[in-house]
Amino acid sequence: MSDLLERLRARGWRMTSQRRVVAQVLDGDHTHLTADEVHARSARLLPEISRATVYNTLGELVSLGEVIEVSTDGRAKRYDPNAHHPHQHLVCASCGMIRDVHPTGDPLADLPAQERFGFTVSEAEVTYRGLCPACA
Amino acid sequence: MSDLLERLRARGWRMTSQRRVVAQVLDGDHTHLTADEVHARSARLLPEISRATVYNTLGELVSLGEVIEVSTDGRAKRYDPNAHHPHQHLVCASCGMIRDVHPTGDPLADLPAQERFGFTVSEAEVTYRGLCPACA
DNA sequence: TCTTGACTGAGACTCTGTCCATCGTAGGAT
DNA sequence: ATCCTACGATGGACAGAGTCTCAGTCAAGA
Repeated sequence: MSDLLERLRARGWRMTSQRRVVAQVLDGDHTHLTADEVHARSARLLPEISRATVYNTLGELVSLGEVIEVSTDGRAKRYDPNAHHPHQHLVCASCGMIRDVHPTGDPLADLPAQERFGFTVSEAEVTYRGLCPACA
Repeated sequence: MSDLLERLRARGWRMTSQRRVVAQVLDGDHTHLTADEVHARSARLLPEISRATVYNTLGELVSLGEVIEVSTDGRAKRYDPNAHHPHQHLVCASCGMIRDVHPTGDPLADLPAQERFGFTVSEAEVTYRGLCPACA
């Protein structure tokens, strides 16, 4: 993640203080922040940063593949900086907490051709739901 | 689905024209409508039906277990009336279309105990993503 | 240093969903 | 068949998340 700024620069993107701050916030915390939380934390470092800029930057990071967008509950999307290690998510149905998990097996292999209906299937996302120790 | 009205009545629920219309809309179409689409289609049959009523009724159907709420993209929730047959979803990354699919294997079995972090895991939801024939 | 166009800020706007006070009516009671 | 009343419907206000617009700014190449 620390060389993210280099990768952005290599793509011809301008290196602004706002982008640096957003990258720093994501880099320092792996708790799947919402866009609004990213904005709040960024604003501590750079008070005048705007919501639009945070949304733009997050969108850029997602399309660059540096960050994964997770929407587990139909509410706010969350941003997962752990994009370089494939993993799935375990979500607490009560408090919404998310943990990264690494199941065995490949769900893509479980979808036979006749169940693909002509789709070009590229990805399988597994969300485990349950209660975390604190909520159980 | 056609005896949904009977099941609702058995629970002591009032049978209103609005509820009948919402059930009819869901019954007639298995394309995973959004709440707003359900409202639009209901309004064709019963022009004065309100958004709040559609949301309320959908919520009731979900808690009754007649309909499954699916949020695949962090935007609008979609409502899947095929609640009585366990299945997963295949989503087109371009147009958002959803198909029900029936993969082999059990993703819950793929999550070893040491990857559960004390959670009581009750459910695994798999979302396959790709491009549908029309968008490929 | 100058120039330029990509980036930012501010806020209005859209979309999705919820809440609330008030009105209407389904269905049991008579 | 008619009446009652609690449950459900209405519609408008509200809230949260995200997008868009456009004027102004500034990073980085010339």
